[in-house]
Amino acid sequence: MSEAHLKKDTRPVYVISVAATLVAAHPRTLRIYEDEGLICPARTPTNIRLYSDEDIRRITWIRHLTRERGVNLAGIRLLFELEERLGARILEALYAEGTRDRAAKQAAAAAVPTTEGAGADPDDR
Amino acid sequence: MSEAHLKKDTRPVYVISVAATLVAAHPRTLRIYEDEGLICPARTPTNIRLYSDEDIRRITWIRHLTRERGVNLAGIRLLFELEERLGARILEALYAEGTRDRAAKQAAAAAVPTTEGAGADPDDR
DNA sequence: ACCTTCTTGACAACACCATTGTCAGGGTTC
DNA sequence: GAACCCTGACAATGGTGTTGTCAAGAAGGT
Repeated sequence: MSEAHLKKDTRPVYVISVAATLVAAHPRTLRIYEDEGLICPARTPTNIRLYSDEDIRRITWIRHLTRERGVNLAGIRLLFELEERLGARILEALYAEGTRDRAAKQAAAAAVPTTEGAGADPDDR
Repeated sequence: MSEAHLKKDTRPVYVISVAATLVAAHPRTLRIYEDEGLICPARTPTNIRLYSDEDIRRITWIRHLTRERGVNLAGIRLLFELEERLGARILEALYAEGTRDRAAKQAAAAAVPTTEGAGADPDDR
């Protein structure tokens, strides 16, 4: 195993237009998430945003919670705060938990975020 | 010690107008919380809502999260869901947690719900 | 009996939020 | 030089939270 393997998910690679396409959102929306403190993408030395796979996963969670569950950004901020305080991925307890046979049905029916991209308008120009 | 001591907090005692006064909300609001599945007050044999002290505490949390933190009802539903799944009072981790000296300052400055009543319009007629 | 408070259901107003979209002026990358 | 990024602002649209009211009926206390 190579030593660059463990940090692969946190390596900043996507510019905002690519990231927006990956999560099926408007670039404007991603900037708003950042203004709200929900994400913190890396920057190039010349101030260009670069999103990592972990950023994408986080955004996918935000999208899922807002669109599928109707949670607003304040609620998501609190969720993330709780995850930090507790040092656990409490959100994953909602799906794929160990509640016997109900777990599989739950996870399948609830459209768990899987970082899949869709076709949308690419940019804000 | 009497045997009715342990369940005192869950004993239904307040009708909706009293409960609304206790949490400084409109009776209408409490019915909405119930429609949304956030609370489930007991009923008399003749269908009158009766709120326990634990119900009041729960509502006080809802009020705090919506007004002070801007969380919407969908977010609160998810929070309560998580508490059930994890079997822990994760919300209390936000305040009065054991993070050394910061705990006291946090708890004091954040207006922790304490079930205190204020003067408000009593009824919806 | 009377009057108050409770019930459900509906409708509405008001303010706020999430998301997308656009425009401007300027920097970066290829 | 064209296409993309930056910040900041403004706006439209649709949705939500809360309070408030109206109606018709049941329950409770004095």
